[in-house]
Amino acid sequence: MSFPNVVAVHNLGVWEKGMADIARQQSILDSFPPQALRRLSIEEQSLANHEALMKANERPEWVYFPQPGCVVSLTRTTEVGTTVEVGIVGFEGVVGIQSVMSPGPMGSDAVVQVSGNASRVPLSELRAVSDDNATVREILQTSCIDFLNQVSQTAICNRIHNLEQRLAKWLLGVRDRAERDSVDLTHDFLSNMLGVRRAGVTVAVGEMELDGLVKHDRARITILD
Amino acid sequence: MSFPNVVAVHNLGVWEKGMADIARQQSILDSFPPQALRRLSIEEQSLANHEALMKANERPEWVYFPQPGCVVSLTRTTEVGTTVEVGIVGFEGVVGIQSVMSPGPMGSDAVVQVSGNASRVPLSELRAVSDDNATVREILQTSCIDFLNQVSQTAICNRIHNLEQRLAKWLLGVRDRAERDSVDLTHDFLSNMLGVRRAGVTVAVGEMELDGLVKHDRARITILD
DNA sequence: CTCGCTAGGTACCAAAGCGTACCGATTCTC
DNA sequence: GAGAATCGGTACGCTTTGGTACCTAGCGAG
Repeated sequence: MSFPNVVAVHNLGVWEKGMADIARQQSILDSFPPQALRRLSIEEQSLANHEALMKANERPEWVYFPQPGCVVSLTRTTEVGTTVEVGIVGFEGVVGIQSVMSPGPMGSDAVVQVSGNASRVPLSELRAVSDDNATVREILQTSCIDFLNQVSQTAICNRIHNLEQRLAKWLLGVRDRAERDSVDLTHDFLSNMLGVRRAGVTVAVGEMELDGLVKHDRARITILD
Repeated sequence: MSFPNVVAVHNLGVWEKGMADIARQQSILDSFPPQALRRLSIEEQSLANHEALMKANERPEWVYFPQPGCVVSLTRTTEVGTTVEVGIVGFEGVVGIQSVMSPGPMGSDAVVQVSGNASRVPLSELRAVSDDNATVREILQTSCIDFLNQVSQTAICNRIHNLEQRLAKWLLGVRDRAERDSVDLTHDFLSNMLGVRRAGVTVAVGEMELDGLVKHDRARITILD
């Protein structure tokens, strides 16, 4: 299971690999070998909207494997307090992979974007298993690089795409992982994720609505196309 | 040895961890245990300016450990042909770490930014050693996360910082790794790295020069402050 | 020395986005 | 049901940046 890319998106010039071709969408935890799973105290968690799972500059106690439908955002806060999203993680990834791979603190915050369930594993346990199970390690390392590629793409989009394009890309990324076309979020929240003004989001959503790409009610956006 | 961050930069609101506190600057290859080094066919290479070391969507044959003074840029090209830098690697990192960690192809191009020497190791060898030497693995994984954090920072800067701030950050990043205050590059080249117009770079450099932060001759910029 | 190429300085207009503000509409709370 | 809080629509002026273009200075080749 690899990270999103490719699949033409409207006429906006935004591309992202589709997840449509992925036969069965499940947490990567499910692809761990049984003997590895036995060594992990996996705990089911219900994650609420906007719940903070991890904080930048701290080391988390657990890492989370979102189940299909649950989406988590990784954000970074600047010196002046602005918060911007750098990447999102759904069932295809691991929230806290940074801490599994490296002994340092997290470089970003992790916030629940779309509520849902996740499996949670103590960080230390996963690190131990990753250390002596090559299969698990390969899966985690690959997941890490997939995320790195995602963040790289975000860096570029932030540079050369306009607001409407970035909004479209963001919505599709969430849609693929949330597995539904409606997401509950306010323009204000979106503006924080995209790092723009709230009013700018309102205008961009309005334009996309005129184009028939989305529709929206109060605090909800539905993707049509 | 950890990745750049923190250290106030002029009055531009740009921060980056300083490398000034790093006692001895050397390739991370030098921190590998001897028994690991013996298993690697390390080859010294002289890297020329603008040399392409790796291409996106391909799997490299070697990975490179730049020696102090040598700097490599990782860039990504968009669907419309625009090339933008997502991160830089110097003596503190590994060019091609993505391919060591994951079996997939590179997500970016690698281009020599400041010529110099680098040690080069066959990818397959390094993967093998990383697989059964925990120390090497830890070093590489940490280096990978450091790079991920760098790219995350790039994503944010691309969103909320203006051209002059991004230019300052870029110059400092290169300076730290190149270990000299003068770098040979044209405004045109810089504009590709930063993903802006060449004329925009000219103006930004001019303003920084007025502020006494840099000076420049033809195809060269010197950092003063 | 001259031609030609490359680097860089400058300018003008248009588009995108920001800061700010105001106000209406919906929802929540008591 | 009334007041408060939240959400979102809209507007205006300003800054940054992009697109484009033209011109000059330095450098190298013949």
